[in-house]
Amino acid sequence: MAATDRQVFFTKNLLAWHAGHHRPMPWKGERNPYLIWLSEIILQQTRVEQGLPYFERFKATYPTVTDLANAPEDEVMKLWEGLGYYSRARNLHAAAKHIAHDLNGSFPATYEGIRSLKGVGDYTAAAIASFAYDLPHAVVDGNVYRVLSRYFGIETPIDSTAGKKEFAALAQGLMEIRKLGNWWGRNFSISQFQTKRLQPGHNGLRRHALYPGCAEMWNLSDAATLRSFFGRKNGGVACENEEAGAAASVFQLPDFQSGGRGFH
DNA sequence: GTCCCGCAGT
DNA sequence: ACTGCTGGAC
Repeated sequence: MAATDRQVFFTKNLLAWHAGHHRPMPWKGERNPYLIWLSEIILQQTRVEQGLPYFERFKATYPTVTDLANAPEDEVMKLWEGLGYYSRARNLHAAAKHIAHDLNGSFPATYEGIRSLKGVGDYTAAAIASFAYDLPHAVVDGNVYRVLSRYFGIETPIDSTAGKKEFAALAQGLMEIRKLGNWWGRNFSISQFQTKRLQPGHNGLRRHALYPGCAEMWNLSDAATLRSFFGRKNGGVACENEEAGAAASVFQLPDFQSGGRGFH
């Protein structure tokens, strides 16, 4: 399926935006699949501010997947205390033991292998596959739903099977637009973009509130409509005073070579 | 009190 | 296809 101009435009501008908006996080640029897995499990259903100290503690206490596998269950649960959704911790520990005992301590390096781990669903498998191994799997989480529904004007409810399919297909299509960057760079960008620009507290996901002016953004040469999505304070969407630089750079964005290591 | 939105169990 | 899971922000 060929990408539309709008899809190419979106991808280019997203990457340009991300290049100018680094949000430093301990796992950004991380290539260790164990640490990526750990951070993704902690971040399921959990905000970065809440999960960050837990990630640091787990990383310090269990530097490798074998360390985690060898830890007693009650110690792992104790370290998880306060994060909620305790089945995540039980699955994390069970999967660590599986990797240590059945896979010689080496983390699975294929999407299917990662996806088969306890507690790892489509989203987490795609995140680990692309961030650790640069495999072309699109991450489709709540952040991605929010960004795509607004930019592409999709109103299909994401809590329906049809909606999940539609968003997954669109996200994967965006991944496959070539020569615009690498897979994990693109995945990272879209998630970060939401974090900065479209916060759930301002536009409820269930309501599928489209970004104001979304319908008018089909004019791809209009810098003002571009800014309305990628920068300007508008319609209750949380923004900071950083739109000028981002908006100025988007039209000069060169195509990146795929397979590179941009966007740290 | 409502909302959050990834995964697993059913 | 539908539901429960935790704690925290609002």
